[in-house]
Amino acid sequence: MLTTMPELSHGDDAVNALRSAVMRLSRRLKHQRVDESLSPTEMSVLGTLARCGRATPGELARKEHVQPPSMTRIVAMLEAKGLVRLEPHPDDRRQKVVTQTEQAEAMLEESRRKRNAWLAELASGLDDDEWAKVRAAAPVLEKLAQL
Amino acid sequence: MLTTMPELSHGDDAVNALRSAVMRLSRRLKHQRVDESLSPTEMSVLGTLARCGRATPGELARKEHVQPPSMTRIVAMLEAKGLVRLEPHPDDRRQKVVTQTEQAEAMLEESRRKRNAWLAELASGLDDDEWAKVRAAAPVLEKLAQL
DNA sequence: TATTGTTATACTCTATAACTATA
DNA sequence: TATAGTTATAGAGTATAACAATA
Repeated sequence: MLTTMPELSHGDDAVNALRSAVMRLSRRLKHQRVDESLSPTEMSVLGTLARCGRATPGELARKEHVQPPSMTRIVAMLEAKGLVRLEPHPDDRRQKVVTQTEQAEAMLEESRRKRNAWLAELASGLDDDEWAKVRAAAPVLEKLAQL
Repeated sequence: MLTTMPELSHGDDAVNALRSAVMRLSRRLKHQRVDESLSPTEMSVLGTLARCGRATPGELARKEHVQPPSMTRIVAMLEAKGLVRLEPHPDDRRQKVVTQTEQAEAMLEESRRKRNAWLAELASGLDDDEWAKVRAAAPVLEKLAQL
């Protein structure tokens, strides 16, 4: 499972900086909601559905690292807002299949524009080299979040 | 000097990947508490004090992007746990000065070890090149969180 | 008997509004 | 009058426990 020592040498400072930055950035992102009526996790679920196409509530709960009852609430909210559809699972009548609606796709597109405007403002505080580093790391951070 | 659409050309995909990764990583970090009795923000406040040495409640509220009443609660919690001290401000009798105790320093050191062990396990899923990108970006993310 | 999803309930964290004390 | 901090209260989001339906 755990390797010997080399992994720990990846850098204490970088690790601490990463943790601190992620926690604080996430707090700011929470405040910078593109759609006031949608929580960060609800947005994240829509993003996951946009990538995966479809998923069961249980799969979504595991992907988003929330407990099943929380995902029940979130999916119910999204359905009430017309952003997802719930259909019976073809093979297993216990499960359901969640898919996003066209309305959700349109909202995600609008969200993307607003987010970019906000980040463009932050970008003015970074130089090109710094932004290049962020761009290079972004896919890795995504992978890290999924591991 | 600048390209035509400087800010927005920083990359939609990278921006979306970053937001998604930050939100999901922060959720995982919340679960990976090194000290079960301390919330993420309480930990973050201790980290800030470790860097800054001392700060007033108002300064901490601004740095952590929470409202003053929330910081009042957080500081009171930390004081009750013996992790910070509150002293009167030398120049302004309205303000207070918050400093961390030796106990907090010891706890941060212990936390660092546990965090590294956890991240070492995650690290096994990344190659050296990927980790190099994370390390390069970490300080930039910290700056981003502070802007 | 194990698993998927739900309902009911409680807890944690944070915010807003109103208040006190000092500048 | 403005500012730093506090108190009281409410809201959002999540978790745990108990339950129903299906495998």
